[in-house]
Formats: sequence, C-alpha cells, structure tokens
Amino acid sequence: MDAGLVGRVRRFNRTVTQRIGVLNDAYLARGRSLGQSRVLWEIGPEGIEVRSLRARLDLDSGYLSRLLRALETDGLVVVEADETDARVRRIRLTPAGAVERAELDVRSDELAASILRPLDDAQRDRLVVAMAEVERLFVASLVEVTATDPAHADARHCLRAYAAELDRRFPGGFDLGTAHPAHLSPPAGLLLVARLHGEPVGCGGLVFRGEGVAEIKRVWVAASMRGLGLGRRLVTELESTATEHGANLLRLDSNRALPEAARLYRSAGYQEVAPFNDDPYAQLWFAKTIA
Amino acid sequence: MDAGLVGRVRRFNRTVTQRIGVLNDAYLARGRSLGQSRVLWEIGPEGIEVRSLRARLDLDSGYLSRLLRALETDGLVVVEADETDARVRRIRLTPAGAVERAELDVRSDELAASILRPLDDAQRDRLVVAMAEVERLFVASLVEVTATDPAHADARHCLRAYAAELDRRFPGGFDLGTAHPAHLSPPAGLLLVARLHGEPVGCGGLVFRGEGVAEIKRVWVAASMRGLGLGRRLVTELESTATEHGANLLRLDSNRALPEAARLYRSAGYQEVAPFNDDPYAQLWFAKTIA
DNA sequence: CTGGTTCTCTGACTAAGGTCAGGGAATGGA
DNA sequence: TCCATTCCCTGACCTTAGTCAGAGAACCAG
Repeated sequence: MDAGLVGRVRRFNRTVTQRIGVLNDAYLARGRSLGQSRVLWEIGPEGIEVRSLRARLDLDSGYLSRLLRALETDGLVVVEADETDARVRRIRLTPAGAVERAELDVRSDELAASILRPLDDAQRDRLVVAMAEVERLFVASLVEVTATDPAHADARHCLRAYAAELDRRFPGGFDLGTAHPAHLSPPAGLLLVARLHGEPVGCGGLVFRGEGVAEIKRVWVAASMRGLGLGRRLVTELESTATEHGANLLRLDSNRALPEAARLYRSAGYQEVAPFNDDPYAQLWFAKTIA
Repeated sequence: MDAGLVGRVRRFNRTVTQRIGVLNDAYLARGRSLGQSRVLWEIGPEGIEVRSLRARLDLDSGYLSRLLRALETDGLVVVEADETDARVRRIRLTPAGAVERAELDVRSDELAASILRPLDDAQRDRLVVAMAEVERLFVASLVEVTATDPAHADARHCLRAYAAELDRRFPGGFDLGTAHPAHLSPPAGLLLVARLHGEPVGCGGLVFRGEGVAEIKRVWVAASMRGLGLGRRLVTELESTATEHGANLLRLDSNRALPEAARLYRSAGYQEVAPFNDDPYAQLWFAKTIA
C-alpha cells in the first residue's frame, strides 16, 4: 500500500484522536466512571435487555452486572425481569437516570461545539463537509463482505429486502416465485453478504453456469448504505470470486426500472449483450470478460 | 450555535473514535500496558530527559518513575544521569527497546492500512483529501489566542520571528530599530499571542492612538500554520478587543512585499487610505470602521 | 557554607477496569 | 419429567492508572 497515504492517515488519526478521543472519555464521564457512563448512555430511553447491552458494549457478564448494581443503588436505573422470559432482565432509566443521560448529551454537544467555536462560518461549513466525507468513507471501510449460506438469517434478510425492493420498483411488481436460493450455495453458486457491525447491509450472488460462465444475481445494497461504493465493491468481489472458481465470462440481466444498476455495471466494464435468457423480468443483458 | 452542525460533528466523533480511538489504544499496546507503550513511543531515537517526558505526557512524577523502572527491568531503556546536571535523568532506548518501538510503528501503519484496504483507489484519494481538510481545521480550532505581555518568552519569540521574516522579505531588509515593545502593553496597547499545544504560533498587536483610533501592528503567523485562517482570526480578535477598548476606527500600514497581508486586510473589509504616518517601511495604509 | 529549590525516586494508597469460576433460577426440547 | 442450556449474579482475584507525601541527592544564589 502507498506509504504516503498510510502516513497521512496516521497523521489524521493522531490529530483527531487527540482532539476527540481523549476528551470524549474524560469529559463525558465527569463525576461518574467511564464504564457507568457508557452503560447509562447505551440504555437509551426505551430500556434494553441486559444481554444485548453486554453484546453491544462487549463487556464481561460479571463486570456489567456490577456496573448495573452500582447504577441501581444510585437510583439511576431499575432492573426487572423480562415478561416473557424471566431469565432475561431488562433495564430502564429512572427519571433521575434520564436526567443524567441528558447531561451526557449536553456534554457531547459541548464537545462538538468547542470544536466549531473557534472557526468562522466558512470554516465550519468546510469542516462539516469534510467530516461527512471522512465518515462516509470510514463507514464504507468498516463493511465486511463474506460468503454466507443463503439459508443464514442475514442472507435471508438481504434476499427478502432485495425482492421487496424490486416489487416496489418494477411497474408490474416482482415475485421471486419458486426460485429456490439453493442455486446460490456451493457448488452451484454462492452468496456474498456485506455486514456493518454485524448487521447485513448488502448482498450479491453468483451462479456458475459451466464452461467458464458465471452469472451475477441478487445484488442489493441497503438504502442507508447507498452512495458508499458498496455496490461496486460487491461486484468487484464477485468478480474475483468468480475468477477463483475458474470463470472467465460474467453475465447478468437487469431491468430498466433500475437505472443505477445499469450505470454501475457499465462503469464496471460490463457491456450490453443480446438476451441470453428469457427471464420475465429481464430487459437488459450485460456481460464482461474477466482475467 | 447551529444544532445541525453540532449534530454532524457528533456523528463524526462517534464514527471516527469507534474506528480509531478504541483500536488505537488496545491495538497499539498489545502485550504491554498502554502507559508503557506511550512512554516507549515518546522517548524517540535520540533519548529524552525524564522531566520533559513528564511534561509531554502529563504524568505524575511517581507514576512515570515506576513506568520507567518497569521498562528498565525489561531491558528496553537505560536511565542515566544528565552530564551537566546530575539531578536530571536522561532515558535512552536499548536496541531491544528500539525494536519494540519499531513494532509500535508497524502496528500504527497496520491500523492506517486497514482503513484504506477496503476502499478502491478513487475512494482512498477522496478519503485522504477529506482527512487533510478535517485535520487542518481541527488544528485551527485547537489554537488559543490570549492577550500576553510582550515581555513574555512566547511573545518575544513571535516578535523576533516577525522581524526576521520582514527582514528576509523586504528588498532592503528590516530593522525593528529602537521600537520598544512597551507600546504593546496596556494601557498603551496590547498583544495577542496564538498558541498551539502551548507553543506560540502567531501574534497580533494593537496600539491605541486615542479618540477611538487603534492601530494594528505586528501580525505574524508561523509558516507551518499558514492557510488555516489564523491571520484572519487574529485580525477578528484584534477588532473585537479594540471595540471593547472603545475604538471605532482601526488602521494599519503594510508593505508591497507582503501581498498576502494586503489580501487578508482587503477581504476583512479594510480599505486603502491615504498615508497616516511616515514609517519608512510603510507603503500601503488601510483603515476600517468598526461597530 | 547555608538554605531554598529542583529533580527523581519510594512507599502507601485508591479507583477503575477487567477476568474467571461457579451457582441458582428459568427455560425448552427430548 | 429430566437434562442441557441460557441468563444473570456473586465472590475472588488481578492489572493498570493515578494520587499524595516525603526523602535524598544535586544544584544555585546569597
């Protein structure tokens, strides 16, 4: 990797963590320990189950239990058994706890404001624009793409969302019909799922048709993640996976109701070709020869 | 302050500290405590005095002493008395210590690379550009401007640098001459010094001429800090300070050899006026009426 | 030479963060 | 019904981070 780029990222890391990281901790946890503050913050207004809190903050069960006990004796939270499963415990903020949490909110605002305050209006605008760009690209870099069994809950979530979106956007609706996802499992094919913090946010499938031909299927990106280059990344990873499986020709069909898909494929080097199937939803056919 | 801007800064803080902050600590200090790693890193290849290490990391003297003892028993550093002052102790890295420090360097690179890796070339370039912008504006927001006695070491550093720069840039050189800085002290005037992490990086003076007239003098910004809007900020703060002292007309003289200064004053609303003094270095005169 | 100051170190102590083993209640599937 | 599992809790323990008081050596100004 380009050493110049790496060096600049390191510089950024140093400057920015100095400014936020250090403060964030000390600042936000005034009067209360950082652990307690983090828990208080994460509980949120609707309450939360202890187990999901533990997962989210990645805390040891004994440690979290003690933190909750401390918050409880301070009268900031109440811990009660879940209605449906008495093993599970739910935490709620008391009014006093909500006040403390609001206080954290104010401090967080304060910290943000203290960064903006010394700047003039033009600088503030430039800063916010640049921050948004960095944030988007950071989020993009946090996405992990892994081959996943189509029967896995995450995969099914993606495939369902894919079908729902097509149904919404195609003038005549869309029905996956009898199409069984089995053809997306090895050895007939495979499915890549993109995840952000463990949550599925996109997918892309591949079906091997034999004789070096593979078909791209079911490429979908969550609405909240569009514009981050995730579609492009899925296609690129599908291509390299296809190559690993001995394919040298990739093809796919699409629909005129999805102009952004056609744009993506064209810019990735796919060219429109004659129809190679009679799929009722197919209106455009693309192909690309890969190394 | 605009709540939308604050909210966006907070979003950025959250995403970015999640990505770097958390990692930075745990990651970099693998196998060794964060405190020891920080010290090891800060020692650097040339060694350092214990007292400056203490100042730089803001550590308790007892605590640092213990950290050094631990590093010493691990054979990573040697602590020896300073040659000229036996109270002061100097720390050097042993070869083993240098290896460990290099290891930290590699991990830091790794962290940066792990952010870049999932991105394509175009995204990497965009990220680095946006990071540079954020970093510059963060640095700008870290600068603190305070009124300072012109006799203070920081102030003298700035005034010396100011004179040296003019001497370098004026065709005929520049000599502050007998100009005593006393006129930059209250009540005759004042001097603002801009500091980054306690280091002086800029200044700007004000001299009160009576009858609501104040003169801007000795505006200087360190070469490393140019392009961050610091000059503009100094002028703005000089203006508000002048207002507080009852001035309603600000004026200043400048020289054609400093085009960026003239540009700054013009864009800040200063207009060229007839000469109001016969300073041998003055070639341009500006004035602005303030609220 | 003296007394105050600077610099580092040691001892004693505290709080926070975190790990690990095990126990008891609730649950769900065979 | 019984047994394995899930979920949370408690007790015991450890490291790191950090504070504070004071001691001792070196230095410096008078």
